Amino acid sequence: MTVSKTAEKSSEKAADAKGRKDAGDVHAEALQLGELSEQLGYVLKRAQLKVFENFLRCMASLQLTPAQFSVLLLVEKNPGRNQTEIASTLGILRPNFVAMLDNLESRDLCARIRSTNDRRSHILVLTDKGKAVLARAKKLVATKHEARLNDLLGQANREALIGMLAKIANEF
Amino acid sequence: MTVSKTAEKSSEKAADAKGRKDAGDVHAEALQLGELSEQLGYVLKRAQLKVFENFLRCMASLQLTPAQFSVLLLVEKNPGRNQTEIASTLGILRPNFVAMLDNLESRDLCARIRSTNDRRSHILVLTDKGKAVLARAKKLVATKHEARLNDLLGQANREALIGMLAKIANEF
DNA sequence: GATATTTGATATGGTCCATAACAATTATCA
DNA sequence: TGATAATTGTTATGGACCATATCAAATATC
Repeated sequence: MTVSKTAEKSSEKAADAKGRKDAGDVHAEALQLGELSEQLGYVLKRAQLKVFENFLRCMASLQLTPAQFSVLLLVEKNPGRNQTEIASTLGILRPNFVAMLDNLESRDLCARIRSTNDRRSHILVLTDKGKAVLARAKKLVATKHEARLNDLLGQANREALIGMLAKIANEF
Repeated sequence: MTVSKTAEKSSEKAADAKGRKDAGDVHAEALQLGELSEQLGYVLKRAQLKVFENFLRCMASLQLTPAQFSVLLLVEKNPGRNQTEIASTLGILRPNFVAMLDNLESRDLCARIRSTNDRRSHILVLTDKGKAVLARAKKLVATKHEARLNDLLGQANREALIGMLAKIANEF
């Protein structure tokens, strides 16, 4: 796996029509991936990196990471939940969720409200700005990001892919 | 996205048949994922984490990470290449590849050999032990890891999935 | 009311990823 | 040929993300 974002030097040793060394240096053309291209984990990781990379490009104007976008989506869909609930359903550990919320709150995208029922917990809600930004984000994702999948795979395959990935995420 | 490995507290507030507080605390049942479950990046990341997690379990006896496995596979398929070539085709940056090779070499799974053509570069090869370990790893992956995909999706879907992921990785 | 649990938070360490810089070696080319 | 540039492996370093332990405040439990 281990695919970084830079990468792809394409290693063109360019068989320059001139000097040869001694024989024994016959390759230097392109590496064979072999069984690697059939490895689930390898291809999954590479695809995930490419998708995140594209997501960040699409969201450059709104400065939202995939993680931040998922938080906004979940808070919008479940207003009034506390940090623990939102974080845990996203698989984020509470300690790591604090700085994330600090960021979103400092940008006035969401707000922590002390619960009156349980004064330990912070109820999370989107601010008006947060709702507006999320709305714009959704449009960007739909038109620039998810649409790209349709262009690449077609509608039916796109849905099949999402379904299979969800199945893996839930049942593997 | 942002799915950690622990996660899944499943937040069972367990509507315990006894005490109720004041009204106004009606929820606490289960959060709605909403559009999140249709987000490519989200489901991709969750699937990837589950797959890596399972990979590590399957490889526990051999102590191979997905990244290490991919290195061994690529070196076996392309013996005689140097560090830069192997690393770059895996998307690993050269500086980060050093410690990785130090590890594999210290376990006698692969070896660095000074090239006689270019005394700057280190040619990579698998040791006998490395070949043996890789052979065992392949079997484990095939029988315990990849086989699980067939059980879950079926042969045809599994191949379709790999194909689509590869397409995303290459053309997205 | 004493004890245990939960919530948000801090501190901290690990892993992975990315950049800059360096010595040794090789390529370039005036 | 010899000066300069480029490449290879390496080290050092910083950032992002992930995980654990711990804490004070508030609440639940008994």
